Amino acid sequence: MMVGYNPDDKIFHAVDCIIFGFNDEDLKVLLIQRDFEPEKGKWSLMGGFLKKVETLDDAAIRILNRLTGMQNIYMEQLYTFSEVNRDPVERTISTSYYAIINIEKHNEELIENYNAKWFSLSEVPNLIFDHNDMLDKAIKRLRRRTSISPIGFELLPEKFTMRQLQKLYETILDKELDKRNFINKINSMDILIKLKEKDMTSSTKGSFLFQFEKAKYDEKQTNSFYLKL
Amino acid sequence: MMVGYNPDDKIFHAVDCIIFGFNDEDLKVLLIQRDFEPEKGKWSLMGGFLKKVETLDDAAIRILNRLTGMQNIYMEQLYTFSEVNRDPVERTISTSYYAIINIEKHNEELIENYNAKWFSLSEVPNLIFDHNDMLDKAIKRLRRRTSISPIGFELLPEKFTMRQLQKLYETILDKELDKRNFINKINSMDILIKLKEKDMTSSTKGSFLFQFEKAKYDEKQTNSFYLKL
DNA sequence: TCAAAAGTGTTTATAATACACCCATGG
DNA sequence: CCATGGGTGTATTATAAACACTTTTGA
Repeated sequence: MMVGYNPDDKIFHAVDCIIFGFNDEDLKVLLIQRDFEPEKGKWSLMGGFLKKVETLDDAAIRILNRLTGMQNIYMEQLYTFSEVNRDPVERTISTSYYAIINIEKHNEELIENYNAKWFSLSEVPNLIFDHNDMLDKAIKRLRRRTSISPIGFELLPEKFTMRQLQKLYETILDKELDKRNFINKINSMDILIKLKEKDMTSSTKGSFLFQFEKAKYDEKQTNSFYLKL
Repeated sequence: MMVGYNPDDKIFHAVDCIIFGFNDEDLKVLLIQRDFEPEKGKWSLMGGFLKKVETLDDAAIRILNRLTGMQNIYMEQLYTFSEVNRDPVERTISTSYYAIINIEKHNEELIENYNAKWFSLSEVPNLIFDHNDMLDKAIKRLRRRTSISPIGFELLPEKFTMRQLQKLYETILDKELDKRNFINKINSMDILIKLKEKDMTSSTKGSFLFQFEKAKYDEKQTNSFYLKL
């Protein structure tokens, strides 16, 4: 036996996913009602144990997929929670990931199987363990990310109007934005293609649809946006 | 046995510390040369196993203290690394933490016991496992933090000159800064007290010493500095 | 014809950057 | 008396914020 590798120190490792969704109205988070112990009947984040031969990223993807049926979703590791008694059954550390998905695109059936439900951020109930802390951290991170890089298009349909995009930003940042300033800012980023089609559902006049130019977007993603002084 | 808690999935969990130091000259990182297996003789970050009854934060503090003798150090959790074969001996996940300390203040003796050495960032050798990745991530995070909040005073003596502070920022950001703009910016933050003493070692004229007003600093720390749009 | 949402530019304020000279002192 | 690092302020530019009216068309 190698020095330091003491089998008594082996512990469980879980992954919990904060799944954000958006539906033209509200920023929501997907929670499941547990039909298993511990804390059966209570609400929690969707999670699972890390397998012996699996990375955390893979586990997060697996867990998200199991609940939503979705693939190729933007996910990001958030933080690892390690309070000794956070899980009352066995010592378990949990790494949280957050994802942002389009609420329309998930698999309804799977969600029902898991007793899952979308909650507006203002209506989130008490969650098990430290899941409320995880959610708080995820919201903060999402806001920061949104302010500094053009994340969030995952939350919109492929073609969208400027007002939808603005609404999304306003919802994430929890703050009203000026219509003209917003458009100027987005245009200056030069990541959208203006289509000739209009969406006629929201007004009599109709509003132009935009699409998202992936190549340019990816450029922006890799650059650093802050780093001033 | 509770569903999901499969003892086969239990694994080791380690903590690795990226310890930054500064000595008027250079930003450095403290590495140890391993006199134990695996990878004996190679350089690595200082690390250790998480104990069964201990949080990650506590483990990070314990590990830092063991190597430097220091306490009450600013540390921050960075990221959790989980490649399946990152540790060739046993499946081990590692959470990295970074600390910034004053190079003068550590315990020389302890450092010698661990075959530890300070390396300039440009001279860091190949490290074991994924420790170079950890270091890269830490450097990025440190730069970002430095740009947006007045971190880094931990790296200076209690009383310091403006030029020392500027040098520190220049070193961390790897970028030259304008003397006057720097002073204006720092003054606008209103977190320093100008002392009547001068430091006479660096020039014939001498330069005023400053001290750091903790209360105001803490205020700034908790505010969010970015979040634009 | 009017209600409801879309679209569009300019002005002002704030923040970041660029820039050059005099000062004090020990050797 | 001069070499060395210390100290200081203003003008310019870039970015962010504030702000109001006209257009379209289905009901």
